[in-house]
Amino acid sequence: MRKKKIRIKDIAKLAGVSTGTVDRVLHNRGNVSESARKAVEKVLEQVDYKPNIHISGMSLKKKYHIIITTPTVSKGEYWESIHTGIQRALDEYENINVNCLIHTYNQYDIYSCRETFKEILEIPTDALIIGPTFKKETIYLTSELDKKSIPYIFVDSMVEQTSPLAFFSSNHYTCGYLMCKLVTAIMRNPSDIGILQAVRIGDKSANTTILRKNGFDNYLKEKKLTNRVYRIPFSVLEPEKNDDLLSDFFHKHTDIGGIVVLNSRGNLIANYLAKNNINDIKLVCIDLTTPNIKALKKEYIDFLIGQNPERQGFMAMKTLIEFLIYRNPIQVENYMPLDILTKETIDYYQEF
Amino acid sequence: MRKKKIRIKDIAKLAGVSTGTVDRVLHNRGNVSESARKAVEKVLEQVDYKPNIHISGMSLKKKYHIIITTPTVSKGEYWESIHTGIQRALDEYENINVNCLIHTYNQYDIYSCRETFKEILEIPTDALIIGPTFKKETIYLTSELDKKSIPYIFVDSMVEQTSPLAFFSSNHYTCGYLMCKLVTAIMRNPSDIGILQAVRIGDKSANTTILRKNGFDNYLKEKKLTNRVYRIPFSVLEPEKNDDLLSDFFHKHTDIGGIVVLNSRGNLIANYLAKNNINDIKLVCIDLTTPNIKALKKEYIDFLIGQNPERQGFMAMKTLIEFLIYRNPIQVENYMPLDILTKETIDYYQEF
DNA sequence: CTGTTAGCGCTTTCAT
DNA sequence: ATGAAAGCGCTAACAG
Repeated sequence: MRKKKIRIKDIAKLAGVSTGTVDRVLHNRGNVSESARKAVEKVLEQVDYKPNIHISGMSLKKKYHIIITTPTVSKGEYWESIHTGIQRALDEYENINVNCLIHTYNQYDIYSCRETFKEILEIPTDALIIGPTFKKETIYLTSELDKKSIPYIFVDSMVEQTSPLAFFSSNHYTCGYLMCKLVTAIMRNPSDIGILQAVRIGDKSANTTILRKNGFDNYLKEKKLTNRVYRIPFSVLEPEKNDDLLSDFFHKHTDIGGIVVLNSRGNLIANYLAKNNINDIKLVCIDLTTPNIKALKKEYIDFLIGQNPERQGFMAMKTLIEFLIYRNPIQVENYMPLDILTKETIDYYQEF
Repeated sequence: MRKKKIRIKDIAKLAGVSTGTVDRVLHNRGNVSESARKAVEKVLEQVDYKPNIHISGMSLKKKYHIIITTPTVSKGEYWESIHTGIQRALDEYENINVNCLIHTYNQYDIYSCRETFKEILEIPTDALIIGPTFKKETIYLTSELDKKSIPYIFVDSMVEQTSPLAFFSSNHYTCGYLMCKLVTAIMRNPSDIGILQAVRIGDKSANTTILRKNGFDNYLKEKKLTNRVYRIPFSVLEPEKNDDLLSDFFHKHTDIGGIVVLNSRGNLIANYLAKNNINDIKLVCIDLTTPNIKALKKEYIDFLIGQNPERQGFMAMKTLIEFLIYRNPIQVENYMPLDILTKETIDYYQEF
């Protein structure tokens, strides 16, 4: 038999004050005498009080304003899942009155990012959820927020030289390391490896694919593997050129046994292999976008890595809400699970 | 801007009745005139009313009794996770007054199972969560429950010829299929495969490892793979004999390239390989038991499959509670995700 | 059969 | 600065 739940009323009685005073202490609302505060805090140390957030929400009048800024959302892609997760948290905490403003920017256009961040800084808000892309711009944004003591949480990745409440992301280094392990485990050996990594023009700073590439390289090094690695040319901005680029690549390199795609566009390679009836090249990709899932189901992709974007968004919003209401301490580093999906498991997959 | 949440009070006003009557209709409590019921039901069709279970729970006086019966729980093993998941659901729904009785049986002793099920049938209860092992006994138990109209939910596996409210389990066939795919993808080829599958003495009926074996066999067949498969002798009841049995096996079969363990005792093989410095045999196992996780981290196990037992337990209890309170329709078939874990991903793994 | 009312744990408001 | 009381959405108990 576990002991009876303790309520505010119980604390009030134990401390010899009223429930109103306990509430004021719990939420640091002020207007409490030194002596009353001490009495309550003493009781709080002794009992295990856990407020019920759903009941709190029921009587909470305050409206919280939260700004969400991420790269533009496309249907069936990575960032959409992050937003879905955020929405799920809002649904779960339906009793809490939160107003969300969503401000997205073009992740391939640094000016769009600057513009958006500038706008955001004009808007009064209680907190932010940030999906960062450009390092310098993000550091600028957060330094301004720090000045105003506005809390923020990162999703997708952490940015150095910032001090977020928390971040929820996968470990990109480990992810690249894993992808290399998987492709080398299943491809015929010895043979060459193709790697696809889009480099953001005009932004050489560390981003997620660079971290993944580090992991990839280190796996080869650690295991003393001598496969040659060739970078696959590829253009995000002029997609119509990609077919020719790929064609060129495969004519130049005839002993490719496996390919790793370090960004979410794995389906481009999958489509090429499918169209050209290439069956002896193993393919490991990342992110459960609609086209990637389709390619996985047809087994053009052998392993697909999931970063749990929905969970990232969910946890970010949940953490934020709980912080805003109770100001409880928060763990800063939060790495999400890396899911390995295959044709067999994808149908049963569900982030929650 | 999403539209305002609808409350019982709103429904009452729209239907021209009191909140009490709406509540009576919603919960089928009777004592409602035909006309009042119709009026309320008409409104319910038009609006999207979603009760808040946490608030419901707050005023609910009824105490629900739920019996949980599973194989005996050992620390760090599969069934413990199922119980952990059940407990998590109870924590999340802390406002609901549920009383759990746990009755476990020895999964290797059919008499223990019979005894336990007999006891259970004497106890009045609102519902059960059943982790089945012996087919006939389970069918007997559930047929008695059916007579009394007591609802039950399965975890771990479904039993044919029963009519549960729902079941939460992995797809064991797919699981075996996947394990075969993984081991053949990473082992040197051609070579032989060792397979470990404990057969329960005196119980030849379909159980989870048999389903997995079917999946395993079918993968080989579908892919027209000609690896020879040898069954590894192994004793659950006399574990001290296993070392000799394994030693025998590996002396008899010198070209084993991969091993699949269809039950949760993969660590036994892992330990043997470790102790004898065997590094060229790939190992694919199931269940995130403490020893299996340890073996995975040391890379004696190459792939470990997770069946999400915690989620199974959580979903079972959550579903049951919601059913008991709202009698809402429930999806019967619920296959949990099959997680593929490696040394790299295990540290980030968390079922929730 | 039905409406009214009290009360669940919590926050807010309003006197004091 | 503090306690008392009202109210959030829901269910239970009661009076008619």
